[in-house]
Amino acid sequence: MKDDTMEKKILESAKELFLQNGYEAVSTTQVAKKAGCNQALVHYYYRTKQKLFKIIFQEEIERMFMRLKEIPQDDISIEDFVSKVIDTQLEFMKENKNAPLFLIGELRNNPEILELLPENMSQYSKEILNRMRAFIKLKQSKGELQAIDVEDLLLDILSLNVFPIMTQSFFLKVWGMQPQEQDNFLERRKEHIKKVIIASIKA
Amino acid sequence: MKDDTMEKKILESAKELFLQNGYEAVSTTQVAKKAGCNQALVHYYYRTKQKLFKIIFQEEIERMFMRLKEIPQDDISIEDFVSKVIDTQLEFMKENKNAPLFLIGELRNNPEILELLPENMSQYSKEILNRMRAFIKLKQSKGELQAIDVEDLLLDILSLNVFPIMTQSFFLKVWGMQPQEQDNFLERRKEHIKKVIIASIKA
DNA sequence: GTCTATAAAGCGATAGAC
DNA sequence: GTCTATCGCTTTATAGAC
Repeated sequence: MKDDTMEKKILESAKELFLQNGYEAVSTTQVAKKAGCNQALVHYYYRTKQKLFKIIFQEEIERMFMRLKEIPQDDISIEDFVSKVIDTQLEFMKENKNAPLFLIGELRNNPEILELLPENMSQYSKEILNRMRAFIKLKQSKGELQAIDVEDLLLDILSLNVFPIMTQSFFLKVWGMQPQEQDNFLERRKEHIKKVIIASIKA
Repeated sequence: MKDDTMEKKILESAKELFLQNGYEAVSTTQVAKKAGCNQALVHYYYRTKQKLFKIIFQEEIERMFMRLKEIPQDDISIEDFVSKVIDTQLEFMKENKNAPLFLIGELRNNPEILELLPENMSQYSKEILNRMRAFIKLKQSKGELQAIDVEDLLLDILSLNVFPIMTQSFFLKVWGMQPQEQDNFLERRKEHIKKVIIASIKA
C-alpha cells in the first residue's frame, strides 16, 4: 500500500504472486485481478511479463544483499559479532520468508538469469567477505579465533539460517507441530545457531 | 536407460525435466519430444500431467528418505558417526543435485501436495530421529556428548549439506570460481561440515 | 490511464485411424 | 502401441475506443 497508483499496485501484486508461486505459475491475468484492474493494463505499464519479472527479481536480490552487507565493524566480542550477524539475517528472512526460495528457484537452471544479476553483485559479496575477514584477523591476532575460511563461515551461517525457513512447513508437517510451537520454532533455533557457529570458530 | 519401453522412457524424460525446471515450466509436449514420441502418447500412458508428476514426486521423496534413514547403529566414535551420516547424505545429494530444490520448490505454498506425502513419512522421520537419539543417549551416558535436541541436530546437518548444493551455481558465479575449483568445492566442504557438527555436539 | 476486443500461439486432453 | 487431427481453453500481447 506504499503507493496507490495503479502502476505501483500492479508491481506489488506481481511481487507477491511471483514470490509465492514463481514465474511460470503466475499469469498476467492473475496479477491484474489481484491489482484490481484489467489484464491489458499490466502490459501497458510493463510491456511484457518478462520485464515485469526482471524488475522484481533484481529488486529482491538487491534488497537481500543490502541486508547481508550489514556486518558490525567495531571491536566487539565474538559472541556479539555472531549474534548481530545472525539476528540481522534472520530478522530479514522472517519478514521475507518467500524471498530465498524465490531467488534460488528462479536461478535454477536459468543461466540467462544468472547473467542478469546486478553487476555490483560480486562487489557486494566482496564487501561482506572483507568485513568478516577484518573481524577475524583482529580476533586471531589476539588468539581468540581459529584459522577460518570466510567463504565457509558465510555459507555456514546462511545455510543454518535460510534452509530451515525454506523447509519450515515441510518439517512442521512431518514432525506434527502445532501452530503455537511454530512461532517459537525459529526463535529457539536462532539461539541454537549462534552456539553452533561460535563453537565452530572459537580457538 | 534402465528400460527401453516407451512407457519408461516417457517417465524418465519427465523426471529429468520436472526435476530441472519444476512442474509449471514443463509441458507434456516437451516430455514427448525428449522421450522421442508424440505428445498424445504421454497422455495414453499417464492420462494427465498431474498423475505423471505425482508418480515422480512420490518416488523422489521416498528415495530421499530411504537414504536419510541410513544412520549407523553400532557403538562407533562420535567422529565416525557424524562422518558416516554426512558422507551418506552428501553422496546422495551429489548424484541428485536437483532433487532437494525440486521437492522444496513444489511443496511451497502447495498445501495439497503436502497432503500427498507418503503416509509413512512421519514414520520414516521418527525412525531417523530415534536412531540418532539412541546414539546420543549412549554417548551421553559416557559423558562424551552435551545435551542435544535431535531435531536441531538433524536440521543442522541437512542445512549444511543441502543449502550449498542448491545455491552452488549462484555462489560460484558470485565468487568467480573456475570449473576446476567447483569439483573440489563440495569435497572440501564435506570435511568442514563434519568439523562444525562435531564441535557443536561434543561435551 | 483504463477499458473491451481480439489475434496468435501454446497448452492439456481426447477421438479415431492404423 | 503409436500416430494425426482436433477440440476447448488459457496465455501473452496488441489495437483501438473512451
